[in-house]
Amino acid sequence: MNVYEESFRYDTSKSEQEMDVRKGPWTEEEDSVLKAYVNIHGEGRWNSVARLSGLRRTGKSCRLRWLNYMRPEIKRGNISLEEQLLILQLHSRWGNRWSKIAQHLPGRTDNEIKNYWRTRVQKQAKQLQCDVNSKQFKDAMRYVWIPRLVERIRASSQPTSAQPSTESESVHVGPSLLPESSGTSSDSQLSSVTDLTDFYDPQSVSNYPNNVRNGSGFENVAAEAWGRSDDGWLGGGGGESSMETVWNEENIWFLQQQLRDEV
DNA sequence: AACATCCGCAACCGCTTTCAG
DNA sequence: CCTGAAAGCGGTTGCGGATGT
Repeated sequence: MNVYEESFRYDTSKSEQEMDVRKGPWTEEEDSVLKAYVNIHGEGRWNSVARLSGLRRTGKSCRLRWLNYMRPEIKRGNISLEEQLLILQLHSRWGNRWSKIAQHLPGRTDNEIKNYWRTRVQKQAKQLQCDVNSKQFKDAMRYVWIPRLVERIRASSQPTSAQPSTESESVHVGPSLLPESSGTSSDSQLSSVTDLTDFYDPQSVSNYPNNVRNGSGFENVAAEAWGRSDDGWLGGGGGESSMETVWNEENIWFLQQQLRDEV
């Protein structure tokens, strides 16, 4: 029996409640025990994992730790432009269905996306002084932020031919073509956030629907809030992206089809 | 330097859904 | 079908580091 198996002694005599369950941050030792156990026995049956591994944790806690932190494919750190775009668009489609959204962002967990949304997106809504679920905010996303993000992605993938799109508001990026390259290295993939002001181009407002363009001037409000922001949410980093995938028209067309097919 | 405040994120909680017996 | 256990999910909390005063 090796050192790991030694720690997996079966103990059926105590229930979770009786076992003085540990809470709070996981230690390195607990992580290694969990990792070793899952490597041997595989994922699933988390209550058994908790019981048999010797960890004084609940099954829920073990599952969460593994899924959100210890899985080998987990990506951590900055959310790339493409991922930001996907989050925005998928959220507009599905709402707070974090796990569903996460399925389309390989290596990202629902928890991470949820945290991202709460810390970044809701912050923007707050600066716009509107609710994150309000039509106002959704319009800002749809007609200002998403198109600009799409343009940014295009620009960074096609630096020599990047032109402001006149169709950007109609672009819907599907989940299935998420660039694998964005996850090849947790260090190299980057959100490359910059000042949000460079994300807003007043000229492109003319491309938005009249009700947005002429309504309450909301795009200006949105842009203003964007400009006020000091954390660079959704900023593009001026072409410093390490994105390797070509975000071309063909891909975007394909993504549109993917999304339509999913409805 | 010390304290206060803000922010991001890991982890927990409680509810819902799924599944096996 | 019914029921209980397990798994999954979304909301919330609280800690620790960063930043501001």
